[in-house]
Amino acid sequence: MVAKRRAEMVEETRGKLVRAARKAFAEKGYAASSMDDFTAEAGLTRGALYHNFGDKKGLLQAVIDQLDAEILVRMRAARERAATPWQGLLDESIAYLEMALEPEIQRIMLLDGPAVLGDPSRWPNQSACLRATAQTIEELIEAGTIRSVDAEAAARLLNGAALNAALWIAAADDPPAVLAKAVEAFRRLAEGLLKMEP
Amino acid sequence: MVAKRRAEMVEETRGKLVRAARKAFAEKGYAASSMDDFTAEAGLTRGALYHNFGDKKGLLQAVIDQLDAEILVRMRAARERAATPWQGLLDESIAYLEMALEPEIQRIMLLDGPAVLGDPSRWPNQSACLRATAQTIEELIEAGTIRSVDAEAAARLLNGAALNAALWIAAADDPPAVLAKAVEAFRRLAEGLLKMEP
DNA sequence: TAATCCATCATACGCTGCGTATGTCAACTA
DNA sequence: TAGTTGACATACGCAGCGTATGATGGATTA
Repeated sequence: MVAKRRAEMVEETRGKLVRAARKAFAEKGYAASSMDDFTAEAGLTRGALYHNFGDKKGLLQAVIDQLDAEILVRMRAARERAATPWQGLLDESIAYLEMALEPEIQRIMLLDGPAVLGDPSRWPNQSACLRATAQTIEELIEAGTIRSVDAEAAARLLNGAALNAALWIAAADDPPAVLAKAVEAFRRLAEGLLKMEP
Repeated sequence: MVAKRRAEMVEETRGKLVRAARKAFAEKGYAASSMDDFTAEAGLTRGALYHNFGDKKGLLQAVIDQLDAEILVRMRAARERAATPWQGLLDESIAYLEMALEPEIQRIMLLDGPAVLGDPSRWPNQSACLRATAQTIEELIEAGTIRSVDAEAAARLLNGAALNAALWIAAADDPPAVLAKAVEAFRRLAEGLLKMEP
């Protein structure tokens, strides 16, 4: 544990801060998370935070980037498991919906994120999972599966629907039952994009 | 201006506070709005705020209730102007989308509201405009216009789609063009609920 | 109508938490 | 190895929230 390289130490510090912040933001929300508290929990002080991330918002951005990358991986996996490209779009969206049920993602990315940093489409990485959905839609248009629409618009709408459904489900008294209803309704809506009724 | 009734004075005070807070929240956001500042702008102090609304969140709730009521009126008007019930659902949703473009509504109801108070479906009034959409959908199911789905789920999805589209449009470089794309894509999605293709 | 009460708001205080300025030490460089 | 710089800690000031307390003018009762 001695004689570490500079770059390694920095990376370790940043990792500690991101982990501690992610935990605090998820549990207590962004506004209620004291920088002194969670930096101390990481064995550091606010000095390290300001040096590495500029300010509290910068750290939130870093946490969101990490979450976004994880979501992207899981969406891609869901899509690639599907039998058909069309089913891939559905599965990808449903995977997004289910992830949005996790308190960590919901609190940080869906509630505090937009309030503190503004619209996700304006975030530095432009919310990678949004672009992924848009690309999937474009491929379905090329393949002639769905009617010609603006892919970005459709992606935004589908993501928005899933996002909002997740908030609803998470706050419901019987989440599993409500999830089933939401998935069914979502499928109906998405079928509006198809060229012909199934 | 003399010898006012007690109830009148209270109502006047509450009105002043709500107006001042609504203005401040819309312009600077909830977190950045100083209670000392906007109460002073209303010719009052924080004492009046705590007495009438309990705390800062209570005042936000009051502001949101007011906005929600206004939105409900405008959605209903749009629906009643439509030629058919189906077109009513579309117009009502599009009206919602266009209202969500207004910075005041977007900032307070769509960004800060959920972050501070949690999911809208859990708000005291349960977000009247959401229930309105659900009722419209139920009527369309009864009339046989659309397929049988869970009305609440469909309403949540449609509202969520519109909401998210609004955030996207407002942050876009060319809002009018993006609005047109969003409306078209929204119509396609909603048609997924219909019994048969048009 | 006079005395009293109580709702309504203002004032004063302490505390928490953020941001910046400054200090310190280890790691790199020549 | 002396000097330099990057990485973080420490210290200070200030804004903003919440509560406890104080003041005032309608409302109530006799």
